[in-house]
Amino acid sequence: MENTPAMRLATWNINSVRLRLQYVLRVLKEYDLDVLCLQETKTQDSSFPAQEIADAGWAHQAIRGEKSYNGVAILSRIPIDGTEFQDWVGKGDCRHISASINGYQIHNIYLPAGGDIPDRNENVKFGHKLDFVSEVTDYFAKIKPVKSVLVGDLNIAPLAEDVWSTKQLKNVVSHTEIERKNLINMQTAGGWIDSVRRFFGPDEILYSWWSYRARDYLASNRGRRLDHIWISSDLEPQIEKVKIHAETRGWEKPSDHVPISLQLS
DNA sequence: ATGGCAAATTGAATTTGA
Repeated sequence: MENTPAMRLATWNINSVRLRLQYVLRVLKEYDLDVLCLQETKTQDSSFPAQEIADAGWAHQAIRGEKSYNGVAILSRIPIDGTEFQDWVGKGDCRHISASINGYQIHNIYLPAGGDIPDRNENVKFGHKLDFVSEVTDYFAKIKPVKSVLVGDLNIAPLAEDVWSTKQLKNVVSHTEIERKNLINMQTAGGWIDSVRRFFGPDEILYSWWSYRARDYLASNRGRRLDHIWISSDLEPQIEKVKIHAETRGWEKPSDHVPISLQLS
C-alpha cells in the first residue's frame, strides 16, 4: 500500500491567469501550497505563464486552456506522475484536468455556470449544466474514487448555509432546487466527502464568491459558496485544516472567487 | 429573472460569467 503524504492544496477560480499572475504567485508562496488548481484561466496553453510559475518553484504543471473562456490548470511543486482529462458533454471545452501527485488523484473541474434562466427548455446553458453534472456523477459512480480529491468551481451552492439568502436565491441559477439536489447526488454517488463542510460544520455561513456588481462586497456580503474541495472518504481522517482565503477578495482588481485550501496530514 | 461589474476578443460592441 502506497503511503499518502501530507500535502497542502488549494482551488481558485482566477478569472484570467494572465491578468492575475502576480496573485497566483503570491497565493502559492503565502499559503505555502504544494498544489494549486485554477479555473477560468481564459487562455490557450501557448500563452499560459508557465515559465514564470515554474521559476517560482511550481514547475510541474498540467494545463488545459482555450481562447477567452474556461481553462483549467494544476500547478505543483511535487512531480506529477500522469495527467488526463474528460470531455464531459462533448463540447471540447476545457473544464477538467486530472493529475496524479504523491499518490493522490486530483480532479480539477470548472462546471458550467448555466446562464440566467433556470429552465432547460428556455436556456440551453442550463441544460448543459444539468447534463454536465449528470455525466460527472455517472463517471465517478463508476470508478469509485479512492485517494482522490475533487476540487473546483462547481457553480452550485448546495446548502442553505452556502448563500446569503436561500429564500431570495431559490430561483437563481446556482441555488435552484434541482441544482442543489443533483450536486448532492453527485457527491454521494461518487462517495465524496465535502471537506470544507466537514471542517467548519453544518451551521456556519460560508462563501467563496462575491459578485463584482456590489458597490462594496463586504458591506452587502451577498456571497455564495460555489467552490469546493471534496475528498474520497478514505482520506477523511487526514483533514488537518481548511481555509477560505476571503481576504483576497479585498485585493486590488481581485478575482470574484477566493482560494480555498486543504491541508492533508 | 429585473444588479450596481469585469474580462477577452475584436476594434465600440458583444459574449460570458453567476
